[in-house]
Amino acid sequence: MTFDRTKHISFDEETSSTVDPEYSLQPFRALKGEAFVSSYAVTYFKDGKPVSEACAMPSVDQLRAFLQHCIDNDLTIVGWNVAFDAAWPCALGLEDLVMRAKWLDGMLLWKHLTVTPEYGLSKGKRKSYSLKAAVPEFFPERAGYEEDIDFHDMSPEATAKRLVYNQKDTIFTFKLTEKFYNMLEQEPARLQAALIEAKCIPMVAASYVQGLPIDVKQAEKLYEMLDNESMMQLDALSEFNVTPEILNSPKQLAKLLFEDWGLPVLKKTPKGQPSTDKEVLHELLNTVQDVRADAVRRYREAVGNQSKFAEGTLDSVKYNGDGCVRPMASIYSTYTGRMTFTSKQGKGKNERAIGIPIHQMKGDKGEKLDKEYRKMVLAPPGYTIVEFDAAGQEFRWMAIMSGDQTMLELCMPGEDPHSFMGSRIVQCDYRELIELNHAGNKKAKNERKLGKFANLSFQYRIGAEKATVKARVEYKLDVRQPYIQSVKDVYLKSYPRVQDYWQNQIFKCERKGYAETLAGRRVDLHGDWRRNGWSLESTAINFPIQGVGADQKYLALAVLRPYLLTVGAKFFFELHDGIYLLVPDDKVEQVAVEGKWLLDNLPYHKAWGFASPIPLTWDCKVGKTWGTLKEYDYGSK
DNA sequence: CTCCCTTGCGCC
DNA sequence: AAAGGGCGCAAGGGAG
Repeated sequence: MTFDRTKHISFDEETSSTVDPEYSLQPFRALKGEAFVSSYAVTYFKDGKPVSEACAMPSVDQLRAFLQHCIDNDLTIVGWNVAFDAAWPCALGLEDLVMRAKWLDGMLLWKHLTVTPEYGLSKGKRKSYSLKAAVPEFFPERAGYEEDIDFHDMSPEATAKRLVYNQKDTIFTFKLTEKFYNMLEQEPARLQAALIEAKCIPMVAASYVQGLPIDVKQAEKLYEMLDNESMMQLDALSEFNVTPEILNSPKQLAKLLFEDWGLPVLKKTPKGQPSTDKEVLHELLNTVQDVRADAVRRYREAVGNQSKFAEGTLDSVKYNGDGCVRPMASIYSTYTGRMTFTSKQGKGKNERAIGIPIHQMKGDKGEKLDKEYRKMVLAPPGYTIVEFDAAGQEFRWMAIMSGDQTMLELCMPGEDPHSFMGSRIVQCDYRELIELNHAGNKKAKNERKLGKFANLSFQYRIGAEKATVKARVEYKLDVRQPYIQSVKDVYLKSYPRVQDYWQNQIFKCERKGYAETLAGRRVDLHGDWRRNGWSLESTAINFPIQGVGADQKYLALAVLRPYLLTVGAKFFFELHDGIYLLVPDDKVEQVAVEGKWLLDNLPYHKAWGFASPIPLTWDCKVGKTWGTLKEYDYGSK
């Protein structure tokens, strides 16, 4: 089934705004007519020949007719970063047609063919996957075709020139997509993984327009609370010549801590400077009992979270002007396949706060203000947030990939891997520990926490030193390195196949020159295995786990897409192993049940040729704000 | 002033 | 010899 030219049509829009040029990158502005599609172009095959057409200032009816034509004729719409193009008709009231149409993205196919880890490269130095980067590589004689295009000049001359350019984009997109499709198809699983991933394109497109409604009062309240917190810590330090300027600067803070106050240097940065990070501050409190260090840590935390989350949210709501923030999802944005979200467009003075750093938004770890953050994000009126979360995702995929019998058994119903590991560490009875935990026993709770720490930390090759820091700072466990070394030993002894998996992956990936997931997604690992051995090995180990998690998420979205249409629900956002939906209030129970059934029974075999030895289940939570989701109670229904 | 690097830290 | 992985964002500091 090579690429069928008669079943694909490439599509590209140019967009502009009469209010502000920057709005032409913000599809939701079309909701209020503050930005518009200035033209669109298509390329398709007719009687074996390519035909390109363009339409200036398309009306909503014209866009509707185009989408309807594609649906009626079973044409797949092909674009370059096409979620952006698909978002505009969503904003113009055509979301239903966008969701029903088929979409494919040449840029994403290219990525599937060529992605590498790109260790240590800053964002600007990474390979660009833009069409403007692809054309010179594959059609060198056509390089520079995009020069001198003015996107906002609506004069007849500029428009005519732009329409030609618009069509060229669709020609290149068609040719490249066909090429990449056929290359991927040489290994059908790779193409299949890419095609499943592409199913989420219209969901992501619609989510750009939907946005996340914000409880501004809550954001202001959080801002105040963090203000109070930082002021309080600053007061506590008032007699020690401390200023915000010093505390905000790692360099100045290092001088204060280690020269002025004479505290011991516990850790250095990669560049050899004395580190002032929160681990160091945490340890200065615990080892030297210096309470000033604790105040410094709390101050820095409050200030950092205030600007990043509270102030950032208020800024974004203000910029968007309609009560919503709109972090932009990026499909396959990490080399393992995961999505990322960005909250800014432009840089420097031109930086626009379109959204919030949703993948970093503080969650509830039990600290005082933790639960105030996610409460800022609301369901729109008439909707409820429904979250499906892949239960123990990385643990389960490691169990499957390693084939470790104990891990696999712990994934069966009624088992609790963290209690198991806790019981191994403190040498008590596993079932008894589960019982005590159910009864709310405090000691048992801590023992389970230790097991959880071990299960989540030692899956990869973390050393005892870093693991100790993690246990102390992140899990607030009062432990020392020799003890954590013994915990690590218990872990590796309990799941012996994990280390075998590491060795097998390293051997296999070096030989093949790539790593791959169960679904067929790959990353290229050709490189200097002598010099960069550790990094390449780590990718060989990590990629199949994190990557298949991404594949699983895309498969879940692909299955949910047609279902959500039938109940009027929408994709809201995602958090790697969690999918957040907006569900009409009166459909929540139905979606909690039917959605869970669909996700617990994803067609892994049909999609990937994979029959799971264990159940891969999803947990469900529902609520009116992101911060107040509650486990859905299946028992009482 | 802008650009880039470093440090630090939030999430999975 | 020793080394978890994957990201995006904020702020300071230095170079140009």
